[in-house]
Parts: sequence; structure tokens; C-alpha cells
Amino acid sequence: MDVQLKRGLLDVCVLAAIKSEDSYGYQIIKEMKPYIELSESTLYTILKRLESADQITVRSVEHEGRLRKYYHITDVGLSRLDEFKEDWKEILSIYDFITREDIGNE
Amino acid sequence: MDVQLKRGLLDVCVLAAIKSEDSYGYQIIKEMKPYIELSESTLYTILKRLESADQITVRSVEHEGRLRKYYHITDVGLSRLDEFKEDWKEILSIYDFITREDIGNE
DNA sequence: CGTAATACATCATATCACGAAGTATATCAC
DNA sequence: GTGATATACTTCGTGATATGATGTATTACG
Repeated sequence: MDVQLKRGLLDVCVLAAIKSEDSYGYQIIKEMKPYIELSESTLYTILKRLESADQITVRSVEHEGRLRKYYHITDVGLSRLDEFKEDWKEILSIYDFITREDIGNE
Repeated sequence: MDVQLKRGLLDVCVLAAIKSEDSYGYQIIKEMKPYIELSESTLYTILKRLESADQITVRSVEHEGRLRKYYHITDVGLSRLDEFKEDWKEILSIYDFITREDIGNE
């Protein structure tokens, strides 16, 4: 899919991926893969951004010798998801604008 | 609305705005305003981009002493609109991912 | 005559997705 | 046991892009 279209969706997708259960980088990518693909570098950029914006918190866990960072959604993050649902209404209206007059343009 | 969400939608919106009838900068902004706002600098950047990609053509017209550039959508531009409709299906699936499990998470 | 509207153009800036490359461990095949 | 593969996170550089600020120029209105 077009890179530009993904923007704006990515942050919200990551929030949605950890909404019901805390998760870590690799897991998040796997969960999102069927819907929207993103590289590791992209994900970690996003996670940093979300953390800076207090939309998620991080906790490090030792797992089989490897470090794992579990991400947890905050109330701010949950609000962001709610805001997205409002934005979605606008997007639908834009979609209508784009696809209007498909049949016949007298 | 979130800037990032607008990206990807903007190009296609501009194409849609001139789809049924050739139009010029100021008119395009006015037509899009109820759905999605964009500044002049943004629009002209987009128009240049679309022209480079052969999705639109330009023709200058003298109108009451002022210069007007009328933009016309090409076949490539029309294809772009069709592609967007395919992308839209993916976006809907992403939307489902984002909003899933809204009620109860066992 | 000044202000607002029309119309297009350029520049600098900030944001961002991504590929490439790196570090480190565990597991599995040969 | 050695190489390949999967897991897991990090850093860097690049290119794309939306936008505000600013500029130029004409017309219309009060």
C-alpha cells in the first residue's frame, strides 16, 4: 500500500495491537502483519514516539537471556484511539468526496 | 484532523476535485474545503507533484488580467483514483483491526 | 487610496517511514 | 561444532512531504 496512506494509521495500529494485552516489538510486528506491514526500524521509531507522547509505557523483562521490552497502553493512548474514531468519520466523508459522481457526470 | 492521516488522501482528493471538470488552484481549495482543508503552499506542491507524475496536465489561461492555470486529469490520474479504491479495501481491514475487541476482552 | 480577494510561487523547517547495518542470544540442521 | 535461522532491540542516513511565512501582481470595493 502507498506509504503516505499508511501514515497516521501506523501509530494507531500499534496502540490497538497492545490495547488488550501488553506486548513487545517482535510480537507487535507479527500481529500487525496480516493487516499492515512495517519494518523493525519503523516500529521502534513509532514506539519511541508513542512513549514520548505518554501514550505508552515501557518495562524491560529478561526472557531466556534476551531483553524484552513490554509496552503498555496508557489512558492517553486510549484517548488517542477514541480520537481516531472521530477522525474516521471525517475520513469517510473524504472518501465520499473522492468517489462521488462515479456513475455519469452529465 | 491529524496531519499524518491527511497524507495519502490529499493527492487523491485533488485528483477527484478535477475529475469531472478542469479547475484551477483557488477553485480546487474552495471545493475541497468542506471535506479537507489545505493551504495554498500545500496545494501547489501537490499539483507540481501530480504533474511530474503525469497524473495531470496544465494549461495557462489569461483571465481578467490574471494568470490562471487549469489542471486536467490524465488517464494515469484516473488509474490512480482506481488504485485508491483498491487501497481503500486494505484501509477498511486496518480499521477493523484498530477497532476490534471494543466490547469486552474476555 | 487602502483593503480584501484572487492567483500563483518559493523557501525553510519539522515530521516521518524505511532500508541498511549492527549487536547479541537461542535453536536447529548437517 | 559450525553455520543458518529466528528472536530482539538499536542507530544512522535518506527521501518524501505538509505547512507557515513571505513575496508578486491584479481586480474589486468602500
